[in-house]
Amino acid sequence: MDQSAPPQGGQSLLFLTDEQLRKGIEAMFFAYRGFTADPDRILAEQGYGRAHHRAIHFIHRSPGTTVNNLLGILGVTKQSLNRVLRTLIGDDLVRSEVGTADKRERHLYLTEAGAQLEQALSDAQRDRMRAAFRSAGPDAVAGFRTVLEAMMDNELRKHYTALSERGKD
Amino acid sequence: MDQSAPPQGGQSLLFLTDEQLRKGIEAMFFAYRGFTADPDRILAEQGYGRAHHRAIHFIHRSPGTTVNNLLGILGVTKQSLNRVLRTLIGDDLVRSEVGTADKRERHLYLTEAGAQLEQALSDAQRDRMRAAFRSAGPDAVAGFRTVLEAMMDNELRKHYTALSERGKD
DNA sequence: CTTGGAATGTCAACAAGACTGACGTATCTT
DNA sequence: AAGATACGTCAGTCTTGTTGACATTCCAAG
Repeated sequence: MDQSAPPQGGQSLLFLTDEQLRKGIEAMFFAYRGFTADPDRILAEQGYGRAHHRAIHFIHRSPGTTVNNLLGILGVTKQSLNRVLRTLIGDDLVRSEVGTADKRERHLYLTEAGAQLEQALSDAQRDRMRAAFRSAGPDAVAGFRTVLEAMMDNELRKHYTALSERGKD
Repeated sequence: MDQSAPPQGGQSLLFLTDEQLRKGIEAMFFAYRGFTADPDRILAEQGYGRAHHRAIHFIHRSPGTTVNNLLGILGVTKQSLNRVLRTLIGDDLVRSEVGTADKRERHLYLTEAGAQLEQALSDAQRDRMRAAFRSAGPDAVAGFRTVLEAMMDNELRKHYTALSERGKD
């Protein structure tokens, strides 16, 4: 499997050897640990976990989103998400409003305190990302995003691009 | 923070705006889900989890590695790793040998069956990585790795590069 | 209009996998 | 001989995922 003599098809495919792929796999593993390390520290101080961070992040991104919508993005069961939301609502970080059009839906918003925590988590995570981006340079960053997007499941890529299009860029 | 007019320092720093950083963050989140999705399916069939995959992966990478070394790479407690290793050894996927030089150490190896599972997991994960790499192209892949490496904790980067240097490339 | 199905969300119980803390054993090192 | 190191284990807790059961609400077919 891609282990034989380098096949040349106009351009070198050396970057597709098993060895290169393994490096990519391990890079993802180690980098993801770094990616979550800083927010994790802040969360631990407050008695929260990564699941809370994810909920807070996407509620911040899409204020007024429904539980169901969040479920699609996060890819967990509604029961799992509900536990997290319950504590966040109980701690007054998230506000849940019954839908006006459809009363079955709950629309989610960050409270003042929730927005504050989101800011702290986001700052920490962005600091590391910024340092990595800066040291790697714009071309590397473009490649980084291209590869990550190609690695996503189709279903998830839809969520990703939908969120991206809401941004200014 | 980086929200005002684009600061120009010789070259554009537009790739360091909060919006770009947020996209990078969300790309990491969604891509990591894809990254683990395929092996997760195989693991679930056999009653294993991601923790087993990680152990198997790094034992495969460094046959004869010790428990302590694995702890450093995986960044979990020995109790946590031990639970995983116990089941893997019990199911005859991993073999543990008392060290010859230092009899306190246990050297870990994959058995035939273990190597087979590793192959299946690795194939699944590489298939997706290969597809992503191929569609993104060599330059993007280089950037991908550069950014990921910059995102790692220093401690973890040591493990990463140590493993990489054992590869043929 | 009513009734039944689908959608949304909540509560309860359980499992995996991480953690801390304490302890025991064997072995190495000084 | 004493202390440090490597490993394993028991016990208990926490986060976060899972299923199953259930309440509420909406909508569409009769």
